[in-house]
Amino acid sequence: MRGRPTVYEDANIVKKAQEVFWQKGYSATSLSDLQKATGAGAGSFYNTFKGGKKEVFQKAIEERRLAFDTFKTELSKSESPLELIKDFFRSIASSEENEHLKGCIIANTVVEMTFIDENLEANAVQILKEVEQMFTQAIKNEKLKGNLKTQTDPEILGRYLITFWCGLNTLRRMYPDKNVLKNQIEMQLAVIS
Amino acid sequence: MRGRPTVYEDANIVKKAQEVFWQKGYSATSLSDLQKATGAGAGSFYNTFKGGKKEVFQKAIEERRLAFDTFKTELSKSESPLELIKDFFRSIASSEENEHLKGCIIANTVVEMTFIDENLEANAVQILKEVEQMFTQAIKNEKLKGNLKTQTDPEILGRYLITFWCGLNTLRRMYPDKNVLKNQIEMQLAVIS
DNA sequence: TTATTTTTGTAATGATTGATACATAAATAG
DNA sequence: CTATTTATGTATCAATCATTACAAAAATAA
Repeated sequence: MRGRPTVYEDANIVKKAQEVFWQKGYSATSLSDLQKATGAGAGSFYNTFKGGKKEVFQKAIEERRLAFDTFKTELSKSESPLELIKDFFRSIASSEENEHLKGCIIANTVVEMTFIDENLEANAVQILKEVEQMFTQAIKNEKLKGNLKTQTDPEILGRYLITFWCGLNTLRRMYPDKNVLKNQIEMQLAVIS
Repeated sequence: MRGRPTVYEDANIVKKAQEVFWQKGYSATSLSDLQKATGAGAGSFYNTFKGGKKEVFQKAIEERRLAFDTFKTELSKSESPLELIKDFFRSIASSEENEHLKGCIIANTVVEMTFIDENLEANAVQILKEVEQMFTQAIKNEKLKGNLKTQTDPEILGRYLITFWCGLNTLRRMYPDKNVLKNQIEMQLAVIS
């Protein structure tokens, strides 16, 4: 193939841009921030992403969706899917401080973009609903196997978990503390049993 | 008192600015947005608030803190404080769509400002902790009166409620729907009994 | 080699940002 | 009345915003 070789690959730019967006959100992240973080100048940046800042943000969100999809696949292979979900929540407690403060980029986007960008907002909401659906399905399956004592509708329990997820991502900014979070997570997961 | 009479009063500017900040957040709200919303030009605006945009935002947050304080006072006078808290959550379900989408300005601020402005962030976290403390205290009192079956530590239950509050304010953006929210709220409140 | 293609780096674009300068309006005090 | 004071409206500021223009760099194809 002809042409000057690519130094700043798409995937690498998205990865580094994601970190900045995750911390600062969409509006507060400037092109200058992204150029510093990725190393790419304006030339490379707009050559790679004709859609500019917004396209990179969408790609960063999309990458996060893929991470959730990976988990979904693991879940479908798991022998104890509900334990896998619970362990996912439990693992949050022992994150590093910076991870606590960052929260969830999808939940952050829902909060930030509601009155700013309809598409970005709707997309983030959609992803949260997919995660919720994943929770709900796992709970349904477990219930069919007779592994659940609770009589609560799996749909309600799925929404309970996505609500917890969003709440937890604010709680960990209030208390970026392993012990506090561990206690809260165990208490909330006890509802699903 | 001498001088041209004030047309744009402090309190009125803050009130109208709060609505914009609540919807769009701090970064995405421009001075131009605020001038349109309040009617005040740059002259009046900076004459009233020497600290500019940031000062108005702080005042808008402070006003919200006062609203929580008012609720706290009602709570201290109430004969069934826990029911008052529960009814507060229940009342959320029947908000108008716009209110659902706005969420909670304090929780929004925690999400938005973490890596943007240390002071605004810490202040918002502090307010959430005060609300949590209000929940915790009410639960403690109710427990002493023997009105609570659950053995769970009131401190954990207080944090459960503030976590729910933050999560609910994302859930209502996913489902700005009275019935969905009503079901979720009842399910989550059932834990406190 | 030369022509072609693609990426990169830099300079510049016009628009918008938050904030200031300042003259004028509109009141009261004396 | 005049002097003083305060609020307002407008023009303007420098800085930053996202984006574009474009020449040079660096590769391959012929």
